[in-house]
Amino acid sequence: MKYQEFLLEKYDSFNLKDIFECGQCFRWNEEPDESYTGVFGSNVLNVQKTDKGILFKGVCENDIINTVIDYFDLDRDYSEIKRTLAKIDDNMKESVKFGDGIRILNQDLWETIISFIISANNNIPRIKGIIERLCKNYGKRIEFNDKVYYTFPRPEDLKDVTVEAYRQLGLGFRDIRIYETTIMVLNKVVDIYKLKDIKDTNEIRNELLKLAGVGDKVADCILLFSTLKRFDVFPIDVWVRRVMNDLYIHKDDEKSVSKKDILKLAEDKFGKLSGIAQQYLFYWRRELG
DNA sequence: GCGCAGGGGGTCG
DNA sequence: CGACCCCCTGCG
Repeated sequence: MKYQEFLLEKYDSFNLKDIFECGQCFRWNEEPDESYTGVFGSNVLNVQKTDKGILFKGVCENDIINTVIDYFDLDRDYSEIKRTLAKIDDNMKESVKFGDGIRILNQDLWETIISFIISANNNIPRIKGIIERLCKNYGKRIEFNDKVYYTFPRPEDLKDVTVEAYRQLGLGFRDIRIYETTIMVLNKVVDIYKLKDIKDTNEIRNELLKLAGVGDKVADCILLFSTLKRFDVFPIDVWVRRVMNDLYIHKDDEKSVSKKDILKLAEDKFGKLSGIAQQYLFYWRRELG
């Protein structure tokens, strides 16, 4: 646990705003100097774009280089992915151009599960607020740059937390879901740490769906944004429904478009890259309103 | 400024 | 298909 730095000189597809504001994560915040600071695992990192490259600095549990390579998915060739997607049609060409610097982070599975349960019928400022309060109350304290940060609480840290305590934190009706899911994980009713070894994405999804507060959309977000890293999913929320209808389906009332039709379309067009295609489309549409 | 209505990355029964 | 909790935002 010590202060470390790492300068990434050569890179492609790496834009701070694209990565941290494309909707995959909730614990990265922009600083006045346009760098971003965030907590993941037991690490607090500040990431900054400089004329020499991307500079990572902060307190890191293990070697910062390996930590960054893993978390930021640096071994994956996003240029190749973008080329493939851009060839599909002009819409994809545009969306990929817009989200040029997106990378899908390797986020902790447990944290991703809880975060996206909290995201249900909620807005981003409030989601971030709830998560920060959760961390502040039950996470571990880390100091960096004269500021205090808190890790995301582990399942054991939440073992004795009551539904009422969650309600106090402002979780609303999600309190019981977090409570029950924590119990299920602790008791291994769903053994989340074995999910990575399951090959079939649908099989993992069915396991995740057993957790309280995890429905289709949340399950797909967990599959896509966590270390499970499944790109063959297509989370459908209001924005994705909107952009898919506007671009490809053209119904007067977007709400009348069935999930099934959207999934079929995504499967046909994007195949094994559906998840990442979704992310470019989502980000593009959301940023442009 | 302040009060208030409206809505939000869905899930569940 | 309607209820669900409540913070945030925007408008009056």
